[in-house]
Amino acid sequence: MAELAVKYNITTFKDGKQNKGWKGFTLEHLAGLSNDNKQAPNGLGFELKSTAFYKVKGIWTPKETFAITMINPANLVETPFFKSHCWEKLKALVYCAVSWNGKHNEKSELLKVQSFDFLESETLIKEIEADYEFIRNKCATQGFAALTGKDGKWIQARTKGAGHGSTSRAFYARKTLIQEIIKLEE
DNA sequence: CCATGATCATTA
DNA sequence: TAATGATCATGG
Repeated sequence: MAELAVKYNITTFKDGKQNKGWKGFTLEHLAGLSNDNKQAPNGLGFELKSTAFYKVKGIWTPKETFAITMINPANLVETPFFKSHCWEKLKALVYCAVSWNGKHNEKSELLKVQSFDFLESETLIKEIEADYEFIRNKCATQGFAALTGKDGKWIQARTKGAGHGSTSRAFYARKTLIQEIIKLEE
């Protein structure tokens, strides 16, 4: 992966700090995409995501949750789940699992790529929709600031600001959801 | 400057 | 280890 990043002129490490988005950018380049920042699927109808996995008792476990899309407070209250950016991205998700070997790891390898077809899992869709509606309702009744990462069974509204005072939020997929999307055995 | 990529830090 | 909140590099 590190070599590919160099090939595409993607900075992976700079001045003692890591570009946390390098893996994502590299994958997007591999898929022939550009690393833009539009709030829409970045492929021609699909969304590419990656997350680091590590082993717990010999079983691959997602190290982190993953960001789905930013939350626009006003937009959230007015938009039903099936018209949201969140759903637009989830339904066309192409998920990449990569290995994790510690901080500033440049040798991660691609473990598995899985496209997710939510249509095969109607129950799951309904539960995710319920989470979305819960968050949406809470935002409408208690305000955007009342949202926390504790909300939701499959998805959550965590802080995701640029960091320097400004704090916005985004939809994140919990580990349990990741496990539903991609099955990694050993 | 901000949205997007995803990881880092802290606490329990 | 897991959960939650905070942060950083990049490109437009």
